[in-house]
Amino acid sequence: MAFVSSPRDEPPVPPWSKRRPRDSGRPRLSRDAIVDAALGVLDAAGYDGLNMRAVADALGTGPASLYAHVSGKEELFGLMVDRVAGEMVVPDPDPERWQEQVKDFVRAIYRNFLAHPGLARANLGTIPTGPGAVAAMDRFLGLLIAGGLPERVIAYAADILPLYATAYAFEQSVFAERMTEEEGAEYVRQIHDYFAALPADRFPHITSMAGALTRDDPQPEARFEFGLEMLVTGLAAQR
Amino acid sequence: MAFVSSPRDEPPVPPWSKRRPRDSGRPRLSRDAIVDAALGVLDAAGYDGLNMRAVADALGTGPASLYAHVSGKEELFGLMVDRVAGEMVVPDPDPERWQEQVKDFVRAIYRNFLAHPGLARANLGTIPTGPGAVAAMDRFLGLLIAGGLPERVIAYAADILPLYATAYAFEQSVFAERMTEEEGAEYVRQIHDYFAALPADRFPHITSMAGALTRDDPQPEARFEFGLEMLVTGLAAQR
DNA sequence: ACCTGAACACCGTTCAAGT
DNA sequence: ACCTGAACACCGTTCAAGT
Repeated sequence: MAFVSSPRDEPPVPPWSKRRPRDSGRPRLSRDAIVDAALGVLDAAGYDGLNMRAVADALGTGPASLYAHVSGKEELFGLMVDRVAGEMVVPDPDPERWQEQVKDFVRAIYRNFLAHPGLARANLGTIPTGPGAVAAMDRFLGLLIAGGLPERVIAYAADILPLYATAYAFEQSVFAERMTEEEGAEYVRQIHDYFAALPADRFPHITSMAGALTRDDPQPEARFEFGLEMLVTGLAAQR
Repeated sequence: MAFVSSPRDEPPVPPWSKRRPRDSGRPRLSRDAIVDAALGVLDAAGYDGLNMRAVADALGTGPASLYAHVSGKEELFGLMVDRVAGEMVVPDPDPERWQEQVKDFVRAIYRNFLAHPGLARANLGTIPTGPGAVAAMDRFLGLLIAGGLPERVIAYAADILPLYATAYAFEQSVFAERMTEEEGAEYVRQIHDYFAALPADRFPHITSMAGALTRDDPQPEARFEFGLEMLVTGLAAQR
């Protein structure tokens, strides 16, 4: 694979040229390539495994080379978030189904962040202004407008709903990084036993509800759906 | 202050004893003292300033000494969260006012975490099992039970509502660490101008709503209240 | 302009040695 | 049992030097 067409469709480099890439077809460093590599490292090694050295390694270079394209780790995280946001597909608004469409959008955020563990952390505490995020946000606003909500309510909801999905995904990511699914189930079982064994006179509710409090933890989707239902119900009440 | 009564009310150490504290009255190291110092460092230097060396420094010792009492930074964070949780005051349930009482509890979580920037991060992704958190949770469950909600709904709500407060506080903390209030206002103003200047044909909603989307950011409390209202309205609909 | 090797600064944690 | 100095491992970032 010595000759790959470059992203800009330049003519292929003839073999006698001195300007051939020094490594076998490896693309030159670029912001996009760095973001690609970083997402790959994140998916493979998790949040704790994502560092500038690992990203540089995946690109066959040293960490210092990244700083010619990216100001630092924080900017890199921002670019990764925007890449993922840009991949979101938001349907055209259907006023009849606005609540379901809004829910689908929030679910998509949740799933996107779950797919890249730890990335949710980078989305908390930033106002996304990249092209991908802006495009997704604009179409999300379209869904809320189709719901006939007042402008002030839309502005709040456009902030709160993604925050919910991000926070929930972040919490799940933390668990997933710390333990496997089986270990998680065992952990929840231990919590259940601990709750149930607490002195019932001092903690009457936790002890009596130990089962309900820990039952659904292996299936976090149901709890996510419940919270989403709470939010959208509360939103619809504002019409 | 050479003679302070020890936590266990041991008799004072006579001045001719060789077992007097080597430093002027400084208490011996303990988990509680370490948690105290860590909260002090956190409040003064923020999340980025909180490290084992700084905590040890505040106690007049070296970082290695902490590991005799605390297994590591993660456990220390857990202890700090539990300390703060234990300081929460939850009223006796009043079925007539259950919605307002639930809101007050969520507000208290939010404020507690705002008071200790970065601590919210430690609460995301853990099931709190310390004495302080368990006590607060039990009394919170009491408020939800007084609301006449089904057990399954209570179990979900007891997880979702604190998650909301924690996530919101975390987001605010990230901003607060990154910039002062004035810088934040200026930042939001720039975002407003950026949104308003986007091409209106491709981003019709963001451009037309630029004002509403950025108006309230200097006053995050209103948005927090709005999200809380959404959640509790959705919760009450489950009765 | 882009890339690189080497180094700096910082920090969580360990360990052998002290009392 | 508790504490400590010193060191190790790791990682974000910088910088002077290369092409």
